Amino acid sequence: MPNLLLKDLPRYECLLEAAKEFPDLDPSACEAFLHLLRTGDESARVVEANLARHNITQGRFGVLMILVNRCAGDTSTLGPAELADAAGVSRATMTGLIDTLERDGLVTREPDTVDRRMMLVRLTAKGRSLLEEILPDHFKNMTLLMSPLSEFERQTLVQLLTKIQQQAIKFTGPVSAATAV
Amino acid sequence: MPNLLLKDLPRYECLLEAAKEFPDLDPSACEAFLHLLRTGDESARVVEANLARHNITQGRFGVLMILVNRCAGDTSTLGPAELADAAGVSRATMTGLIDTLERDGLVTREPDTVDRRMMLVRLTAKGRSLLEEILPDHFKNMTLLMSPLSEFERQTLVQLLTKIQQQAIKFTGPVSAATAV
DNA sequence: GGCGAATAGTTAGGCGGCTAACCATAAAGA
DNA sequence: TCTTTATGGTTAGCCGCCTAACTATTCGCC
Repeated sequence: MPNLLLKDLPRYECLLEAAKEFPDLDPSACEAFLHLLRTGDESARVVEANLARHNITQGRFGVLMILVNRCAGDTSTLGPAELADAAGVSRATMTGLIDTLERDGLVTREPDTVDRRMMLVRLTAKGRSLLEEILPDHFKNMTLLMSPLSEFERQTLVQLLTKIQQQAIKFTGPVSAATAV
Repeated sequence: MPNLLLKDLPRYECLLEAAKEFPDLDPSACEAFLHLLRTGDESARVVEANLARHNITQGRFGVLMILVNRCAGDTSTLGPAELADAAGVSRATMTGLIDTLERDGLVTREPDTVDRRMMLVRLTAKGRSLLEEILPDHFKNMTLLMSPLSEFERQTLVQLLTKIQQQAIKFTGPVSAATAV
């Protein structure tokens, strides 16, 4: 989510220097953190640049992917709330995404006749064919981006990231637990 | 930059399954990629949640950090263009960030008397003291977030990320090289 | 049966990304 | 010199993200 990141990450010596002034600064932690955000950001840009050629954004693409996965056969009902939840985004955001997708004819929105609060979002044929057009390139990009890493290195990376991820949950987790009370 | 990411990353078996349908899909590359974006995103959220308590965003914080680093002594001139460049953000975006920072009294904008196209952005005392207030917590957060990793693991992580990063440059690099011609 | 709580979706308003277009000024060159 | 080009900064408009407030509907319980 950063998108604003120092263009040139500080050199390690600078971090060591800064650590003298700030006792809370752990140079290796800081370095790892900055590299993580930076690399994540750059990687996102790579795939986004490609999605943009098909006139779609990461966010909208994500919605299409959820739809095509969840509504595998045909008429699996999916409302904005479920979509937002699956995408890890607020409902308001999902409303906006669906608006755009609907405008572009990639999904339809129809009211649920049973529960009249609900809307049913459905992938159109156009949406499905757009995905089929995008996916090969998309996968190729991911493959190419990760090509410098061996299988073993990829495993290692995922393991390390998972540890960080679990730690991150400890920050956000207690908050949502508190709201649940 | 993602912010919309599947909440639950696909399990590896699903990727293997999907790979049958899409020959371009490299399961381990895909898995590593998704974890990278996810973890980067979550990590960004962690520090952002903390910055938000001080009523500041990642982007604005970045600008302040650049200012305090670059204008170490006192009157190092820094214009929006240089700031945008250092932050890796467009000039238009930087204008917006400076607007907000100025409104909040954290920086000042004064015209350069020599080159009258230029503006000089300067950190105010308030901006400086805000940073001093924020930084200890900020550093603690990074330290805590990375605490599950040993020194060796952090090194490994940075190495792997650097490889990906260099690969990412190959995507975006040629483009900017082309525009430079 | 009816009232309050929960739930689905949208709207409003703010922020921060971006590109493209636009002025003002400075620099370079015929 | 004077025009062209480059450069610095802003503006306008789009998108996607958020929270908070709102409407409509359903559920649950008295």
